[in-house]
Amino acid sequence: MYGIVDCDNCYVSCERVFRPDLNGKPVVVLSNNDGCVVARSNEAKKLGIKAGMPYYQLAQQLPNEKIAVFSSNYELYGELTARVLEIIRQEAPAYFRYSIDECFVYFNSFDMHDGSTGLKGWGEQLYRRIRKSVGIPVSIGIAPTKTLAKTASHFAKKYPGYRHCCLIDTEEKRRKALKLYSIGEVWGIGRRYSARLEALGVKTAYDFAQKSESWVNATFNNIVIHRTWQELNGEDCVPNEELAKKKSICTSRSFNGMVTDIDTLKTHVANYAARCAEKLRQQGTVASVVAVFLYTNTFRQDLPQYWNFREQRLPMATDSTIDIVKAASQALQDIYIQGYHYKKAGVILMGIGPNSPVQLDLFDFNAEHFQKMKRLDAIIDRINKVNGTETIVLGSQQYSQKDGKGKADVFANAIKHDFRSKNPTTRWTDIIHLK
DNA sequence: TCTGGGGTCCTAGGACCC
DNA sequence: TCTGGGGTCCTAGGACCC
Repeated sequence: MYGIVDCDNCYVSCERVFRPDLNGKPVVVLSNNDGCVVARSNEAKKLGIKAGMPYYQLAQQLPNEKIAVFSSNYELYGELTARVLEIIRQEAPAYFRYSIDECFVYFNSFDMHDGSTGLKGWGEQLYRRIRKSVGIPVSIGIAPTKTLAKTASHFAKKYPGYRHCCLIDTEEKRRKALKLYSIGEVWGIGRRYSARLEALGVKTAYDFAQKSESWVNATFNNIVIHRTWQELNGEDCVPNEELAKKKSICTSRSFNGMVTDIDTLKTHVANYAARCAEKLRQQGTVASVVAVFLYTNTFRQDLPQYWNFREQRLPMATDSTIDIVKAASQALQDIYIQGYHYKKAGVILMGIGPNSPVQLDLFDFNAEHFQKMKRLDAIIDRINKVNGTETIVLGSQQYSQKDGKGKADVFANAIKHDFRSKNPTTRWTDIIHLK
């Protein structure tokens, strides 16, 4: 069984911890530069304030409403959600943080010794503890699959009768819940897919779950949708990803106002690059590509528009701030054109892989010995020693090539396969680069 | 006048290799 | 002159999530 613990209107709830007088009143939290609404209290939702709505429109449309408005304060939200997470860690057998405000919990058979009903009590108790010690309300859904758990948490949020925890543990409850759940609300079914499904007469999650497997495959030929269909039917198939490291890291901002000169842009981009490098080091990885993008204000159709994106391959995968900033600066220089009014820029790190001593050892070793193909055995020994393996996989190729070039290929393949099996996120190009 | 900031996965098609 | 079959990697684009 899976549980999902979800902070209600997370950012608003965080602000209310220090402003209890705002309970029961409409509250919104804004994005960077106070641009858009990113969080709404239930009262604000009832006023018709949409997620992502530009703040100036809100002010125009509801001039007479008293709405508490906050600029976002990510340090505060990070701090409070960390406290929520700490309580989950104490109470749950195993967990995985899915986002800043959501956390999956895994239950094994031991935790179910007094039946699934025990899980309902567990959830209610967890709610009370978090509410009391952190001050943030959460909703908890528990079910045999993650998608059904998300469904359950929706009902926990919607109906006070569930006392913040909804359990889907029987076929009857599953059917009942899915019939009341519209297709567009299902986890994994977004705007596009729900529009297509509705056009085909599929209005609820139940309608979708009832379709045959062949219908799903013939209609979408899409593995993600197929998985969602399976999950709604109680088959657990969304993988658990507790140890996931980021495969790309991005820092970007819209400017407050517009920027025309490259020096100001360079300052911004250098800051974003430095921030990216920080995130990279925090997760203990290195990047091999730095990319920069640049936009004019896309909302200002009266002004000339320009956008561009440039990748800069690093000579060697690194987590060094100075190298990453330099590369980003170069990329920016390549795409900057004088005369435009720029509104947004960002830095993306790609080709991210583990910062393992294996890579460095291979690099050093190759530099010295790679030309001497007679040393193949020694090289293999070395790889085995470093990796703690008995043998290395040589791929499908045989030692049939006569000349040194052939052996070099075999060797390169051996390294590639070995690397790949140990470091699934490493890209072929990174490995070739090491050679 | 004012319009956010992160991520993930999958697929198709082209370039290239043997 | 005839022109197969198997495979990898990369990119762009499209969908989704919070």
